[in-house]
This record gives sequence, C-alpha cells and structure tokens, in this order.
Amino acid sequence: MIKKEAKDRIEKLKKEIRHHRYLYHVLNKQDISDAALDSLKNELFQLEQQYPVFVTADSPTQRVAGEPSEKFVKVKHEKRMLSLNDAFNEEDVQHWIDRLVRLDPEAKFDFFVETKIDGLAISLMYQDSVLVQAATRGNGKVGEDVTINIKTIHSVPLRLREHKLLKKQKYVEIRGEVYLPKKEFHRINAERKKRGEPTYMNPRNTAAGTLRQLDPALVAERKLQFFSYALPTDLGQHTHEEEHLLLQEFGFVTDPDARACTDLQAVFSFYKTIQKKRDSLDYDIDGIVVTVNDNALFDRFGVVGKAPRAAVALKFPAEQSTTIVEDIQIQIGRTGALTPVAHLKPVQIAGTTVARATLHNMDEIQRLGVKIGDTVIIEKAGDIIPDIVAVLPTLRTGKEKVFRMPKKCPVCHQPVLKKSGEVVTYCINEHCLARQREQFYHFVSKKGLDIDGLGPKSIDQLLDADLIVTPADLFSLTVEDLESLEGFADVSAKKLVEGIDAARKVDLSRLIFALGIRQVGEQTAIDLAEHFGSMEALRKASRKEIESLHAIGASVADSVLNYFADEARSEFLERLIHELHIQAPQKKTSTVFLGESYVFTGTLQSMTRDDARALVRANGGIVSSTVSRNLDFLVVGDKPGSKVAKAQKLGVTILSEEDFLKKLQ
DNA sequence: ATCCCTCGAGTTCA
DNA sequence: CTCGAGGGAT
Repeated sequence: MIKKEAKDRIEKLKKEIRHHRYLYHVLNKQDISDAALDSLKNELFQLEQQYPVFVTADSPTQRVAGEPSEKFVKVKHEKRMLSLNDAFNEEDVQHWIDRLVRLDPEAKFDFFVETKIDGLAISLMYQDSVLVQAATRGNGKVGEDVTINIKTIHSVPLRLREHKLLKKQKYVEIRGEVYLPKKEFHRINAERKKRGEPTYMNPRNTAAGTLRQLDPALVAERKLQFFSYALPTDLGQHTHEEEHLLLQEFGFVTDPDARACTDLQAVFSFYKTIQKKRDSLDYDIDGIVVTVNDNALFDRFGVVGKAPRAAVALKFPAEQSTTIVEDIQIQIGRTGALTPVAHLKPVQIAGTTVARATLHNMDEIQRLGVKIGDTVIIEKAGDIIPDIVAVLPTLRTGKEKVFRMPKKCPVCHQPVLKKSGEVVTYCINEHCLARQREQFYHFVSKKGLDIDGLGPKSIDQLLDADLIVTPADLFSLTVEDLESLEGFADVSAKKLVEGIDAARKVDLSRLIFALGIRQVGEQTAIDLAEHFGSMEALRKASRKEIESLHAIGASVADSVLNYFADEARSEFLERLIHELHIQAPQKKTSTVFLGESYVFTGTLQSMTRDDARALVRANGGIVSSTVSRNLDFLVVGDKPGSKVAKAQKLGVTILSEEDFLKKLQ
C-alpha cells in the first residue's frame, strides 16, 4: 500500500470506529459485532505501526479509559479493578508462563481456571455483611453507582450468610460478573419484535443497557444474573480456589466449571472442554481465565499497566472479522451454474485462514451491495463455511468496481442464460469444458462411483493428456497409459487401475446419481432405481410411468426424459453398461425400520453417517435430511448441529447412537 | 393460491 | 448448512 492510500485508509478507519463507539457507548446501541469492530481496530493499529507519522492524539488506538457517563454517581474503587491481558493460543500462554518463570525461577505454579463470562464486571461492597454499594468497573479507578439496579438481581445476596470469618469484618468487597442469560435475551427480543421495537444485538450489550436503566422496576423484569469470582478483601485465604469456596459459603453463585489445574496440560484440556461446551451454556463466554492459584505468589508478580502479571485471559478465536474483497470471480458448476466467488485478503477466523467466500448469485450481490475492493464483515458461525454478512460502505475510496455477471461463459465463451424469475445464471452449452470436468468429478465422487485414488487433480491430468474423454473411457485405461503421466509411478498407477476395476461393481442407484441428471440427486436416484430395477427399463421409461412415482412431478420427469432423449448419450450409456456390473436394488434384509423415518446429525462412533443411512434403508426405513414434524427419529452423534434444537422444538424423538443400534438387534 | 415438507446444489478448510 | 424450488396436501 502506498503512503497516500494508507493515510486515507487510516482516516476512514478512525471515522468508522468513532461512529461505532458513539453508537455503543452513548446510545447503548450496536450495529456491528464486537469482533468486527476489533478487526477494524486491529487493522488501524497495524497501519499506524507501519506509518507512525499518521498517529494522532485522537486516534482510537490512543485511548486509555472508557467514555465517562453523566447519568450515575461516581464511585471510587477501594482497590483498582484491573483488566486482563489476552492470549489467543497455547503458544501465547506458554510465553506468559515463561515470563513468570524468568521472574521467579523458584516458584511452583498451580493454576485456577474458570470461564470468562461476557458480561459486566461489578464490585460489591458489604458493610457488616449488608450490601451497601454496587459499582461498575468504569475506567478501573472510578466506576458508577448502580446499587439500586444490582439489588434486583436474585443471585446477589443482600446480606452475606453467617460465617466465622465475617464476624469481626467491617467491610468485605466481592467482585464478579453480571450477565443476561441467553434464554432471557431471546425472550426479551421476541417480545420487542412482537411490539415492533428494534431488537438487541447481544446479551452483553443488553445487560449493559439494562444496568444503566434509571427505573429499577424495568431492570427487575429482565432477569439478570451474577457470578462472583473474586474476594479482594483479605480474610486469610491463601488461594484463588479458596476464594471461590468462601464465596459459595457467603451465599454467592460461582462458575460451576471452575477448577484448579496442576499444569498447563490440564489448563489446555480445560480450554478445549469449555470450547465444546460453549454453545450449551446459558451465558455467553469469550474464553477462559487462567490465574496463578497461590495468592501470595499472585501479589508478588504485581501489575503491569492495567493488568496483573499472574493472570491471563485465553480467548476463543473470533468468529467474525473484517477483510477486503480483492476480486470476484466466476466458478462454473456441473449444471452450468455461474457462481460468483469473492476472493478475499486472507484472514484468521475461528482458527482457520479464510481466503474465499461464495456470493451465491447476483441477487445476493445486490442485497449486500458488495463491490470489488470493498471492506466487508465475514463470519463463520457454527459451521465451517464463511459468509459475507455486510459491507462497510463508509470505508470506500471510490475506486471500487461494480461486479457484473458476464454475458458469456468465461470458459467456453458461449452466451449464458438467466431465466426470468430464476436467480441463477447458467452456461447452457452441454459441451462446455468446465461443465464436463465438473460432471466428471461428480461421476467418480463419493456418492457416485466412488473410485479410490481418482480425484479432481488426476482427472484433470487424464483429460489434458487426452487419455479419456468421457467417464466410460476410464474403464479401458491401462497401467502403461498412466505411467506416461507425471506423478504416476508404477505403484500408484497400478493402484488406480485396481480402484477403477473395483468400481465396476456398482449399485444401480449410485450409477443413476453419478450420471448427473439435472434435479436427480441421491434420493431421486434411489427412487428411480427401486421402481425401474435396471438401466434398460429406465432408459425406455415413458413420461407417464416416471411421473407415477410419488416424489416426481412434471419438472423432474422432463429432466430425466431429456437426458435419455439425447442421441449422443446413447453410445456413452451402451459402453458404460457394457463395462460395469450393475447391481439391481437388493431386497430389504429386514423390516425393523419399516415405516419409520430417520435423520442423522453429528459424528457417529461406530460408523459414518452414510453407513448409518444405508443401514436404515436396508432395513426398510426412510432416510431424510431435514427435521420436520413428520420425522420419527433424530439420531444424534458427537458435536451435533442445529438439528437437535429444531427436533426438540417440534417434539421429535431423539435417539443416541446406542439407542439406534439397540433398535437394530 | 398457499403452506409445508423434501430434495438438490453449491460451498470452505484442515 | 443454507437457500431455492419441486411436489403434494390443504
């Protein structure tokens, strides 16, 4: 980036960040996520590092404390409320501990770990065991008095439970986190939506906004909760673990997952466990807090800046980030669909590097209003597929380019077609090389012929060397043919020929699927195979007979008839039938699952999901892919997706893998 | 005509 | 996983 551009970008970033801070802190609103805002701040910081001349005193990176607020009375904290330094991976944590060891080579480290709840830090002051004051963190030294609002929270005791350590103690300070349970957050948003009011962005913001309400009755309606995690007052406790136990005895709720760890290995395994559990908790967390358990040692390490040396926040990888759309390119699928794909400046999200994201079609591009060169917010929520969620138009330079769907296929240069009313643009040239390649990949894919050792790379090689033209040619390949290719030694060549040979024995349904007939996928292929029983019968089938199948109407029947009507296809099919040993659909081995429908989600232990699906079919059951009211059973493996929640909502019976296997016996 | 259920198709990275 | 659209039921 040249200097002039950098300066421009820095100015725009500052303006954008300022705008969001204003929304956030003054209006208690938020229109982009914390992670996206962090990503912008990070880019600004990096640019300023690179071009220090452009650092100004008013830059958001130069900020020390939070915005002051005029609404509430100021409270000076007895002891400063510190924040924590962040770590983002195991390496960071290792560095942190290495530093401590250098400072005190003799020290013996035990750790205490707890979840880092995404709420608001609060300090509670008890006088003669009675709650007299509650304050927000503010800038760490001075916070705001929110006592009346905190008193509405049932998990904050108004009087501490009797305890021998409290007898002679005039003042006791307790610290913890106020949060809004996720369930409560959703309830509030559902109600606001019903009333036509704008909904809230996330539980943390809603909790912050709620605590700053002037009417405690409103606060009481929103069931805020409190986890306590620290006892700054010295009551003779020696470790952080002891503090947690004391807090419980005083009547507080503490993090149920928190525990002591004797080494870093245990800390990392705790981190992983919590990460898995994250979604099932009723409160948002953004990582874990690792603390040196021994209080004396903790104090001895002291404070650097605003954070203690002896504790660190190990954060989960961000699931949102901002980046730049460097280009939008067209990809052609086997059906000829032209799919625009955004090529991004690579960024880390949720632990992986993302460089591409699909834009699906022209409608999506228009909905987002995205241009080439735009700064965008991308996310990877739950699953692994990145998605562009929004454009930040204020960061534009004016040099952004509008993307237009090409009028001609970028590969075969034939005109493309978009039917009115449809969303997708297609290359309609049957002989388009891009389409033929994709069709080829589909033919040998896992759910097609499933040929071992033959992926897109090898297919490209074979096609480029003119060794094959159609999938039927695969079956006459010899070891000598393959050895002429680069990267194919005698062993791998022999293996591939064996793989191709093994694929000759193929179920009729798989073969039908592999052909790649439009609108005929896995399920429809099975239906067709079961009804017609052979390739010959299917080829000769009349429209009437095809449409007589329950799940097939005029549109799908058209696709099938069209496919077989093509003269050029006949020779190919003849050759295939000649080369293959097509297996007619087998009789059902049992009727255990007769009339029952199944959906699988998550990773199964004893088999793959596809094996499980085949098992259901073989035993007379129906396999579906979506959860609905009509579904009989959802079988849940490890790390299930969103289907579980839907099944629960619709009252579908949920089975474990074990339950499922038991039914089979 | 409208709703609901399914299926097909496309997509990313380790 | 999500979206769009085909197919049948209402």
